[in-house]
Amino acid sequence: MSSLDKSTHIPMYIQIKDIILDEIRSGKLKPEQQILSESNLAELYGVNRLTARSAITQLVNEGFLVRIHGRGTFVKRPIVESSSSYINNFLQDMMDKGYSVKTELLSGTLLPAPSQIQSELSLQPGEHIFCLRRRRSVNFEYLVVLETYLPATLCPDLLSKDLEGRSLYEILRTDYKLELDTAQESLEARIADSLVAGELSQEIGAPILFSIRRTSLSNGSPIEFTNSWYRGDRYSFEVSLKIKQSTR
Amino acid sequence: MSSLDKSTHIPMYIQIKDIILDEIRSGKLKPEQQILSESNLAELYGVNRLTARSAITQLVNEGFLVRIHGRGTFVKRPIVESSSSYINNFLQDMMDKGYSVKTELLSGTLLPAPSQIQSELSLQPGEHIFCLRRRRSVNFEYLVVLETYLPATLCPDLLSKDLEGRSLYEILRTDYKLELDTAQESLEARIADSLVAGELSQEIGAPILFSIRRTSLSNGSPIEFTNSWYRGDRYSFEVSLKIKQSTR
DNA sequence: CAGTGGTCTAGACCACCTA
DNA sequence: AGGTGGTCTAGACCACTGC
Repeated sequence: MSSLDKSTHIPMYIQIKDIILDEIRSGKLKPEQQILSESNLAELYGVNRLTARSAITQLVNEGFLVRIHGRGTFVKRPIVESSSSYINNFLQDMMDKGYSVKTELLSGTLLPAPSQIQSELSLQPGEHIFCLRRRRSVNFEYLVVLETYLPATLCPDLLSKDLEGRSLYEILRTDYKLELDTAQESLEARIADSLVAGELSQEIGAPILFSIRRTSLSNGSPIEFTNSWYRGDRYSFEVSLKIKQSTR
Repeated sequence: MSSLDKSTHIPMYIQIKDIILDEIRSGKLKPEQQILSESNLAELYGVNRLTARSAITQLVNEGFLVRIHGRGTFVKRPIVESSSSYINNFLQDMMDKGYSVKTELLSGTLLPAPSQIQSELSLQPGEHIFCLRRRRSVNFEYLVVLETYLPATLCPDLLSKDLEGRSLYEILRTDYKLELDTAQESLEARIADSLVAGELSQEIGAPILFSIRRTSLSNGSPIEFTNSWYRGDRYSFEVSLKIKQSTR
């Protein structure tokens, strides 16, 4: 029984990976259960062992399977949402959960980069940047104020885009072909000052989760830099971490 | 010139990976620079192209290289510390930076698991847990209070270990052969209440970064659960994230 | 001992990019 | 057209685990 489609251009190891993933998600393969061996899998789908092996390797890297040398390959017990430190699309996530989400553009300006931003984004002296201040509400409550800096050369006419209706990342990807890849985020606890308290309709002294996010393209060049102030009582940040092993 | 050691049992692709990594770290290979092609690398070290390719694959997964189909493989511009969402060993990191670090055991108790902890750690009814309350100081200032829960069956006699002198993760790995693998951490901003304020020598109302961390073994079974209260003005949490692509 | 995953070879064809 | 990475095959030997 080879349910692989050799006519399409989807690689066979991806097709096998997707089949196994479906079996995990549907519950046909249960946590802790051993899956077919690499050789059996190869035989079943009529491919080379290495091809079956790459399918498994993908699923191991994504945290769905565990290999144990000499024993076999097993379905990993799921953790939370089995996501593995991916940035979640905020709007999508919230809307998926059935919340109403609104983004307001408080201000959008084009200005010469101040020196701190200039070095953060590896800009030439005199280069211009966009500074966007946005506010997001979920279920008609203010949740977060975002202050974003972007190099103007990479996204000309940004201010003419629908910044309230579309996700910024989606605009960058679709309209400017900018493939965002990785981000560094730093988080700390702060107390609301009068500016932030006003913007989030909070008391001065309320807990605020303050975040700085630096995003890069796949070649590593910085593309965006965002400061965020989240209401501490309405937002928590979730992250998956891999424990660092003493490398050999 | 094949500087590979075929006598050792270290796989060749790991040796090649380490050579390339050294060249990146030493600056012999600079950011944005193209590295040798897979075929050239294979020829240089006298191995098959697939072997050279696995070395590269590792470095791509760890974020040091970028492959571009049809163009070549390039050194990625480094981000912060080029770590890729690994848990850093807190004590080691701080001591590496030259800070004095002290851990105090405020209390260590063995008790039947309350129902919330029981479900967090997937325990049988009636199973016992250790509860450790620890306080860490850096440069003679209180930084964080940690409240950790562990299944007693997995680490008997834990309370007799040197919990103030050794890292908990190191004890679990060395003395109990527990290989921690992944963690889920959630972070939020809070305000110090009187208990936490007292333990951290802060004012009531001071900003606190509150964290819940759930750690699992490589097969996914939960092993540890820790609540932490960090001084907001002295601690920020850094994380690397991968942007989620619209999968095909 | 048989079965598993871990590594490696020598080929092959393809898709993509630059020229 | 020539070089690059992306996929795949049919073998092979090894190291580890369990019985």
